[in-house]
Amino acid sequence: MYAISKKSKYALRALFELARRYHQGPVLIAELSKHQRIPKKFLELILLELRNQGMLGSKKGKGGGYFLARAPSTISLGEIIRALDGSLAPVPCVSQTAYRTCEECEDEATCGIRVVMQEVRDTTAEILDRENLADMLRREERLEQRRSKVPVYAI
Amino acid sequence: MYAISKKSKYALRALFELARRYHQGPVLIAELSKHQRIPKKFLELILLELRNQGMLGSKKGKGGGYFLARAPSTISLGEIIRALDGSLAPVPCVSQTAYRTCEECEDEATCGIRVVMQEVRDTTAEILDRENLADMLRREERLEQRRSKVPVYAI
DNA sequence: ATATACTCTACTCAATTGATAGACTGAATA
DNA sequence: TATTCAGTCTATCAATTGAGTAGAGTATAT
Repeated sequence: MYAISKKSKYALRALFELARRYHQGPVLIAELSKHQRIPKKFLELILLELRNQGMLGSKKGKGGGYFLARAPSTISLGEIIRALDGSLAPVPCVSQTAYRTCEECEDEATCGIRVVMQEVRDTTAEILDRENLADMLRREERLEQRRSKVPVYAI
Repeated sequence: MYAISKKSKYALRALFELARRYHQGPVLIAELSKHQRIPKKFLELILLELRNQGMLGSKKGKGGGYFLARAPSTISLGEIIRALDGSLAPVPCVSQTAYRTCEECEDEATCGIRVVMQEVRDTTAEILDRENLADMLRREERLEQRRSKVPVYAI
């Protein structure tokens, strides 16, 4: 159907790292770029955008870098994706944050597509707004533990 | 986040009409184009694609046109969208029909994004695969009836 | 034979996405 | 206060995708 943009995916990875290092003070773009394998210049734009929206803080000069402006548990995946891609909705006419009428649509009130897509949007938003950065860290830790317990027979 | 393409949206509308007229024999592209306000040449491509995938049948020459190859109740919205847009998944690594590894991803097994996006994909697919053309006709009828009962005070 | 109506390939055009370049600004510190 | 560090910002670019158009070709009914 569609996909979240690389921008959002990059942002999620970068913010995971910022969440993991929440108590370490500012983190360099260069480090995030290297660890998460994100083109540095592109990452700059992404972080800047999130900073200008208030989700991140930054500090210039030596000892500077980026950091989460709020606690990891208060930043949801939905908020991050919306911040960069604008909306979670599969069609603009069911978006909460970026509503636009579908120009080909004669009458929204009787549009069956709309009703179904509304349901898709709602369940999607429910999932993505429920999951926050702190959850994700825990989740990834669990996955890594489980993984390391699985015996690997291949050489 | 993303949106279904106009192609899919046009297809849904056109197929709704084909479902509504399921027992009337072939329907002209020109009629579908006019009724659903879809650019004719663009609609040709869409219907052709769906025909080549076996969802539609067609007949050339006088008395020709397009028709559903199967009963409306056996064609789901998910199938239509997948046929044209390729996938319902928000990231390629959780797509059932168009799986592709995310090149920036180091390890799928421990990727938290993947787990959450899998859930998004599953609930989306559950909704769209459950809804079929016959359901949609009933749904739109209900909506129209409800609408016509609402008193309209505007002139 | 002719008109009808789908079939198919090839374009075109605009918008979006992903990415890069380089000058600029503010902070730290030697 | 000069230097270095590191984020800020604007501009630009290339590639891809999405939407739409053109026109010749083919099958069918009458």
